[in-house]
Order: sequence, then C-alpha cells, then structure tokens
Amino acid sequence: MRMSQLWAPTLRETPSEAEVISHQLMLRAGFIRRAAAGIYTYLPLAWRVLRKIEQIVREEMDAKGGQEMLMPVVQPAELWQETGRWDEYGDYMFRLKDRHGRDFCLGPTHEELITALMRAEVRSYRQLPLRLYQIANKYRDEPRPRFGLMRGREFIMKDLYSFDRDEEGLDVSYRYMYEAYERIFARCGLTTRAVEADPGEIGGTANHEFMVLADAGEDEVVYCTACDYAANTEKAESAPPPAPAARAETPPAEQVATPGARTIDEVARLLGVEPARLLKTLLYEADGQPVAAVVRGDHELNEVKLKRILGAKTLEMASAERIQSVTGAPVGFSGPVGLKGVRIVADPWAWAVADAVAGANAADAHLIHVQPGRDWQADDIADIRTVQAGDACVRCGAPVAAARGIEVGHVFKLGTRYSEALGATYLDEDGKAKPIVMGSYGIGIGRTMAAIIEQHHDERGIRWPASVAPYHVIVVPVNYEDQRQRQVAERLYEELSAAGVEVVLDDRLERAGVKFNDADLIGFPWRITIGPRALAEDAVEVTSRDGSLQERVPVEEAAAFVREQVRAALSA
RNA sequence: CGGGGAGUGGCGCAGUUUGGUCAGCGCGCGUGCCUUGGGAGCACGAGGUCGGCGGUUCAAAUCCGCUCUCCCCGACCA
Repeated sequence: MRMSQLWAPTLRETPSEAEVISHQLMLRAGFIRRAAAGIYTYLPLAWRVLRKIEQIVREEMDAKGGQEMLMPVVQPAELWQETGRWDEYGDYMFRLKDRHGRDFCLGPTHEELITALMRAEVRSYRQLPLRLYQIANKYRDEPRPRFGLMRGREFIMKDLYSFDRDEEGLDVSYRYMYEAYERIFARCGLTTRAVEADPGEIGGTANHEFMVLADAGEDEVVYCTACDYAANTEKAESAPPPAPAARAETPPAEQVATPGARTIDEVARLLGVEPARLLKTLLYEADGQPVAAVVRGDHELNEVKLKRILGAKTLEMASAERIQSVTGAPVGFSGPVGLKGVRIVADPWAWAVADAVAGANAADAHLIHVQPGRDWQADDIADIRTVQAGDACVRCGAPVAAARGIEVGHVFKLGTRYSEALGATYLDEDGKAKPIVMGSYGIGIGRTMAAIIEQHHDERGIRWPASVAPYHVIVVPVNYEDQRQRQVAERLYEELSAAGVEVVLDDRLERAGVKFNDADLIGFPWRITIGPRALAEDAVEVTSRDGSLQERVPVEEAAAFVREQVRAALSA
C-alpha cells in the first residue's frame, strides 16, 4: 500500500471528546470516527487490526473445537420473554417494531437465540458436546458510553456457547475456553490476569474475567502478592478478622455530644480515636425495605456483596428524608444501637470491634463504649466490605495488591438456566430428557484493540505488537523526489511485498518530519528510512517502533533482513 | 436517571459577563514559489444558517424560553 493512497486521516491535535489514551490515539492516527455516542466507524487501519484480532480468536476457538457461525442481529421479542429478560434488560436493550407492530430487539447477546436453536435441533446426547461461536456486532444501549471503543453501544464481540450433557462436560468446555483465552490475549501482546468475578444477573456457578491491567480500566481488581488468588474488587473476599482475644471489659455505653461531626474523619478527630474503632452505618433501601449496613470506620462497603446477601433486586442508598424517618436523626449520626424496624447487616470486622464508637441516632451525638452483642444485634454477619490493597489474602494471608483493569473477556458457566427456561433438552442414554448444560464465553474485539493500545503506546503514538499491527513495515524515503532514494524505496517496497510482508511505502511529497510523525503515530512496528546519510554507504536504516532495533543495513540485504525480523516476531 | 460542563469553518479554541467595526486566531485544506533527516517559510485563496426552534430588540454568537447533541462524575457490562 502506498501512503498516498491509504486512507488514514491523521490529526495533529487531539479531539476534545477523547479522554483516554487509546481513544485519543485511535482518533488521531485515523483509525476510527464517531457516528453517534458509543457508535463508531472503523476506518481501514482499524479494520485491519480488528480482522487480525478476530483471526487470532478464530484460530484459538477452532483449536478447541469451536465452530463459527453467524446469528441475526435482529431478534424476536418472544424468546426474550420466555427467559424473562425482555423485561429485565429494560432500557439497556435497543428495541424496534416491524411494520406489523411485532416487537424485536437488536441483540445485546445471543443466549436466547442459540438456546432456542438447540431446543429445535438437538435431540440426543450423541449430538453433544457442541461449541458454537460467532464474531458479530452486539447492541447495548449503555447509559453512559465511554472511552471510545472501550464501552460502546455497538461493539464487536466474539461469543461462544458450549452445550454439554453434564457438569463434567461443562468443566471441560470451560477449561478449554479458559486456556484459549490465555493464548489469545498473549498472542495479542496483552498482559492479562484472570480474576474471579461477580456473576451478576446472568447467574451461573463459576466465572472469570480476563483483565488487562491498565490505568484506564473501569474495574478494580485485587490480586495476591504471594499466591494466585485474584478477583474483581466487587467480588473479592476479605480474610476474616482474627479471633478476638479474651474480651476486655467494656464500660457501659455512653452518649457524647459530637456537634456537626458527620463523617468518620470528623468524629475520629473530635473524639481522638482511630477510624478503625468507629462503626460506619449506611442506610439502604433494598427492594423498598430499609436496611442498615455496618462496616468498620476505615472500611468501604461493597454494594455488590450486600445486594447478593440480601437477595435484593434493587439496592440504593436511602434518601436523607428516609434516614431521618428510620433513625430519627439526620444523615451522619446513624448507628446500629437501638435501630428498630431495620434489617441490620454487619461486616465481621465491624462486629469484631469490642469498644466502638457509633452514631447515636440522635442529632449531634455519638455513642462510645459500644459493644457488639451487648448493645446491638445484627440480623446477618456477613462479608460486605470492599477489599483494600494491603489486606490479607483470603487464601494464603499474604497482602493483596490492587490495580485497575479492562475486562476484555469473560467466561461463564451458565448451567441450565437458559436451557430450562427455553426447554432445550436432550435424550440421555437412560432415555430421560435432560436440560443441556451450557457455558458462555465472550471477548470484546474492539475493546481488545483499545486495551492493546493502552498497554502499547508512548508519547509519539501507538506501538503495535507485530501480531496485530495494521501493517508490519513502513518504508520512508526522506525525500521522495530524490531519484536515488525513490529508486531504493520502490525496490524495497516491491521486494518486501513479494516476500509477503505487509508494507506501506510513504510516497508522499511531505517533509521527513511529517512522515516520521505519522509513522510513529500509526505505530508501524518497523520503519525503513532511506536518506542521504546511509545511502552514501549504499545502506538504509532499519528501526523498530519499540526502540529495540536500530541498524544500518546494506540496500541489497535490507528486504531479507526486515522480512526475517517480521517472521521472527510473528512466530514468537 | 441524578449531578457538572460544552456546542462558533475539518480539528483545537477566543469572543458571550457589558447586545451595535466580532465573524476572529492557530492548525489543517487549495494554488504558486521555495524547501526536504522529526509536523519548514512566503504569497494568494476557499471554507462558518455561531447546534436547532421560538421570543425580546431598531439591532442577537451575545439577553429570555423550549429543544437536540456531545463530554465529564455516580448505579451496569465484552
């Protein structure tokens, strides 16, 4: 490809809409353009990268017995009504009606459709297992599209569904996918970490998220510094508090005035005690019912955990009015002592504070010398706090670390939730109809591209790993109008093309600086520079974008040399 | 949805407080000359219903009302 022909509209300035580096660079390097919020056109360079990622995904899916297919984007409402997700999805789903007024949606995922397919087609255990996948657009009307391709409303996803006879079969499919994912992301040049995750609404027994560690990540993960425990913070477990020593005598609880002190910090400072001695009491409404969650003053409540423990469909913080009516005190003075008509959930660490300070449920007052069991009771004592860096690992006790992550893949054991809802059964050897045991495995293709950029860039632009680079090499004659330079450039371009190397010739009549900057911005892994300095010795300069290579190579050997570099990198 | 911010040539922005020589700057774009090792220089030039609708006024980018879109912070997910 000649640069004069390649449509890569690079921008000198960063469009103001872009917040994270991958989004900025994709815009600036001429990879994508926005069509609407969260909806993008992939320009030629991006499409080449996406196709390469897809190809890696295909190869690894096929290697694990996956078979590619393609399902419709437009899906009938009936299937979604059968599983109840037509209502559950709410505004999240793009909906439309056909000319007859029948309801459809743009598929946000394909469990319903493919399970209905299995229901219609699979009769016998002899037809199982099946692992079917597609790479297709998904549609989710995100409340807040963000960060370019990181969170779009239309996005490309690989989704594979496994269908097995039983749990053992599912275990095999799951392990296959897990292994395939590790290979896929490694081949894309990504450093990922598989973490345990909250299954959310989809349900199921086990699931892992594949996280790319990057500052731009929307998730937080914690991982053990010693063992291999790693989990999404929303699900990560805390090690329980050490068993209390012989319980010291706590003086009787006593109310003290704390005028205006509402926050943990304010109360701690006013009373001269550590935040860890305080009880933080947060009031929520779970499915409309008031709930008090008690965590230690220096801990954070984890709403996902609380929601799961309560088994609630909705969970939101109570309004100031609600708090006033439930506790009899304004916001900032709630405490578990004497709370009536409220379900109290206490974190074990809060429950373990023997001589605590808590809100008095009265304006401008707190209680000191509060003792669990004596002064207050909990309806549930359960892990509801957010793990923090430095906490003891739940598995081995070593300190855990925290990092931000981008979720690029998610593997789920679904079990029989969908097959039962939709009646997808097979006849087993014993002649009995049994629900198919399912798994679901997604990879965000566009998000993977964004994540690669997050992990591979510098101040000049993108630094594509060779495996997914839109092109491998750019040939840059410093001055294309110079006869000699032009001849050498054209020759190398042809030799490399003939050798199967994906090469771009920058034949534009631009100044060298412009060409170098575009090359760095777009991120070609290798550059061959043809200029008077090296040419005086019948040589050209070969450099790699990551800075690891910088060599003067004779013109005669240049094509072979670069071809070998590319070959070696691709087979690595 | 709640809270904040922004819509002015392709991109980045000024101008809005205090209506009236405010349709302006930089980059980009076109033509010519010149130049060619890290986004050169000179000259000429094209390009904007100031997001939209409606009001106030002699006069609106500027004031008022409505509306659309986008971005950022909180609850979801590949």
